Amino acid sequence: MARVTPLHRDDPDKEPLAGNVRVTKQDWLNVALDTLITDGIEQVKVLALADRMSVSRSSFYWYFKSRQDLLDALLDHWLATNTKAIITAAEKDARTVTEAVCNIFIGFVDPNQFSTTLDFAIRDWARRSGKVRRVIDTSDAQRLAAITQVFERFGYPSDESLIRAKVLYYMQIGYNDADLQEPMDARQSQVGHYIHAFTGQHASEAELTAFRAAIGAFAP
Amino acid sequence: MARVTPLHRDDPDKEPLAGNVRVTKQDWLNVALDTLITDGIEQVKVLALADRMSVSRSSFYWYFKSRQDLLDALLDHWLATNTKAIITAAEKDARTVTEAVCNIFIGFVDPNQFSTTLDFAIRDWARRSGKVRRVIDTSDAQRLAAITQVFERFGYPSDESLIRAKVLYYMQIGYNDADLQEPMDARQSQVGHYIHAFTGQHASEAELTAFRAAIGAFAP
DNA sequence: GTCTGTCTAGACACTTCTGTCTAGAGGCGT
DNA sequence: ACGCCTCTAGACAGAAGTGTCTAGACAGAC
Repeated sequence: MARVTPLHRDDPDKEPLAGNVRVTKQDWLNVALDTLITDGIEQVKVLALADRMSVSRSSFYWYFKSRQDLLDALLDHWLATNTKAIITAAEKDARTVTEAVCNIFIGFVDPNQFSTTLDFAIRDWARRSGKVRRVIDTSDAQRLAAITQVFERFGYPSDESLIRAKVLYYMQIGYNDADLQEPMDARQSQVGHYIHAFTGQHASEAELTAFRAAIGAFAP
Repeated sequence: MARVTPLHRDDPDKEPLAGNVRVTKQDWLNVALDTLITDGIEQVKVLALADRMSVSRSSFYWYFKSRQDLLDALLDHWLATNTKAIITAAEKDARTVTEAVCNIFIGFVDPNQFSTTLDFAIRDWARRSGKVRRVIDTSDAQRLAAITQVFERFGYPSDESLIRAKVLYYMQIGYNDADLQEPMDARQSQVGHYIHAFTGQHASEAELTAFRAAIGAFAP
């Protein structure tokens, strides 16, 4: 009954002694999160998580009241990370629209700020849970409002700003949904076209190279 | 054990006699499709479908070899309808880019051509099935190619056409994913801004009113 | 060293799926 | 009227999931 390394342990200080079969509440959460992302919410099953950590299933009920209790914790985690990341990216100071749009792009792409895979695992989950749907709708509205304000800040009229925010935001959602396989390079080299579609303006070559450099850091 | 009306029977000629508890293979498919759309693929369970038709669960196995057999049939149905609809809409004759883009819009919105809800129920399903994922990727590529050709047909350079196709297509996917609640009217009144973002050109007032009239037919 | 509180293993009870098998109801051709 | 063919009901078996209970291992406080 050897203990395997947990998948996403963030605090190495809490690592239990070797040979110890005990796990922390955070371990359960990390494995649950990983399973949610790769296999979907309905695969987050107590037995499956326990097996993955080589621990007894009944141990779970020491940390969580029920499976639902764990799922609530996962949703809370998402709320505290992803939505906050986009809003922060949108509010970041910028001297031109292009720069601001690039900031948002980077916010979506930088894995330190935003987890794309988690985002659409949650979005997925929302389709079978009205409660999650409501949480996500609020979150989408907040993100959209933040992006809309970017355009307004640069002088776009109010109604046009909303449309541009939607084109940008929904395009990101759709991209994540349908086109994750495509290598980042393709998008990079065409980034001028994207920016023109989003802002209605042509970006300067300096802005484009700055963006390519910034985004290049996250290429696979 | 009274027989209830099936939900999506399309051929009334095959309606069994009143009081007869028998159902057709098509009945199973229709109820399965409806359940897939409203509750997701993992809720397509033999017992649930049987209950909904007030029929015995074991009757299912007369028509289908297994549950998987039914799921395959659902995927085939989607392939034969939705993807075909978008390609047809893109290939439709148009005199201006705006008109062509509007045709695609209408293709996505007209429930007689395209089922939005089915489309993203399938997309949802793809996240937990590698096989479905592959089918959907092929399908997305075909839709994207058809939309790209629209822009090329109107003189956009090849690489720019692909980008514009993606902005348009992914924005639709993202919209379906995140914003289905919003009333259609809002999008209608702002349609000029959308078209400008997609084509880079300003649509004439005549084109806009024509579009509004066309899309108005499908408003709720 | 012992006690106590923390956590885990394993057995148990219950529910909900899938799939099989068999008897038989009922329409339809002859 | 008879039998065949089509389809359904219900019993059965088995897998997989959640949640509970109890004994006990182990670490740390004292």
